[in-house]
Amino acid sequence: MADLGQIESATIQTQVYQRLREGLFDGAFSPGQSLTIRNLAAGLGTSPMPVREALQRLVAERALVQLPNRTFQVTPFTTEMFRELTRVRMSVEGLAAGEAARRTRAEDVRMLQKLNKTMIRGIEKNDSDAIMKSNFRFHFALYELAQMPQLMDIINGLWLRASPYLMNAHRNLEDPQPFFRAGTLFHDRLIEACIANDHRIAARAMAGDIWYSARYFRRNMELVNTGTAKKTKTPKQSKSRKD
Amino acid sequence: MADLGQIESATIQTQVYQRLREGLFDGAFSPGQSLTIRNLAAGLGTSPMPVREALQRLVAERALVQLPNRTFQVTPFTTEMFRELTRVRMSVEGLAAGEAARRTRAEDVRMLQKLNKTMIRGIEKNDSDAIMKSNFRFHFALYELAQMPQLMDIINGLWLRASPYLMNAHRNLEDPQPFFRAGTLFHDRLIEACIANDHRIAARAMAGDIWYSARYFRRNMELVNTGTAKKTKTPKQSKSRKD
DNA sequence: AATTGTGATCCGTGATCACGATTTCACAGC
DNA sequence: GCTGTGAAATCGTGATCACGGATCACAATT
Repeated sequence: MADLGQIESATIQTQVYQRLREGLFDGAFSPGQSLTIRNLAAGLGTSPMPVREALQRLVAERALVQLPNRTFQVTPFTTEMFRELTRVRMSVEGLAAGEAARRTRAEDVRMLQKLNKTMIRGIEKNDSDAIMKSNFRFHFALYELAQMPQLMDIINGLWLRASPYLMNAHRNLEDPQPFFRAGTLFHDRLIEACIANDHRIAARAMAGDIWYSARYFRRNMELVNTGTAKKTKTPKQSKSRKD
Repeated sequence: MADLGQIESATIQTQVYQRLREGLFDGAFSPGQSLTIRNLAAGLGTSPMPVREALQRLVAERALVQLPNRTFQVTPFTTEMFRELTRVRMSVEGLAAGEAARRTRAEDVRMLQKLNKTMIRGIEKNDSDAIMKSNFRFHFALYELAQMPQLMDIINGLWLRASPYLMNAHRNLEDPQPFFRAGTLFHDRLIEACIANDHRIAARAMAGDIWYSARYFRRNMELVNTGTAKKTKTPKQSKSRKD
């Protein structure tokens, strides 16, 4: 029997989920922004049903939250949450980097070097979106080497939660170049650790990368939670506070 | 304004989710067991809709999987998966234990000691279910001390995935006493580390606890995947293989 | 006797509708 | 000018139904 490849029929629900996920990763939504089923369904040209399920899936992944009012919104960002997230990322992604370093082969090193070069080129062109995308690619290519799908899953969730904040914060940086350049230096150390197959150094370098970028943002936390609405009608952030 | 607590109106969907989650934690389902929306809905006395959403939420948490046939089943257990899970747990729960040790106060120590004593009492009575439940309580009471909700979330997911396997495996042990007793010894070391507020020792003891129990089960992996059906009609595992 | 085609049955998906709760806004009362 | 009331709009939830795909049993065929 000839191998014709697989037929894949993506459900609408999955497609909606993917789109929303991309939007979160790309910073198309801001932390705290509220989403409604009907508006999204209208915008995507489907019935509310698949949208409903996609939103609930994102809630399960903690990318969205559902208030007691049962409204959906992008998980708001708080300072404490960011500190904890950083802490967890240093540990979890450090583990992934260490395991990746153990398994790195020559061709993997070349790939990582190429990805880091792409990031440097983005810095020279001062294209923030391209930089962040290549940074993303570098990290996940590295984690992929660890061949730990469950760990990968956790990391995916961590990035998904952090992205709406980070993406919007980066856009508000006036001079992001030194910040990003420091990232590429950590990446160089990571690559060296992979060449030496030294998991301890790799884990330490990864933790350093995360720590450095976190320290930077902890000082500029107010950069965030600015733009609110984008796809649904403006929630028009009320100043009154529940009590 | 006095704090009167919250009014909570649980949706049916949430109730279904909770019930299924408890069932997974208690080992009421076996890895690989398949679940259907309509059967569960009939059993719970609701319409298929809330069940559908509860199942999809569990899929998002990787407690269930959805095959290309779009059938739901409890995430099957494989040896590689178990090894990776153990690895991740040692790191993540080690971090939680370390942070908990940093924050432990005198009253917390008393609580942990009491929980461990409850577990020892269960061992003396040879009540496996009670032992596992008190082991669960001890671990999560400790993690709670770390005050890291996101880390807690990850750990919850890890336990949720491991429970269907572990619960059913434990029930098939002929002489579980020495196994469980070793666990209480690690717990003693954890408590000592908490008294000393030594996060390094705590993390190491937690990793040891996980590693020891994992080593035990890696040798008896065949204990698992025995009972298949329980709530839905028997899937009647076909021997024919797709090609 | 082994295999293939066929029909019945079951399952997940998605659309539609009804219901209850919440929010919003305008207007009347203090 | 502020508060409270009430109507209208909007939202999430859950029930029901139709549809396509998958599975299984049985019968016809090779």
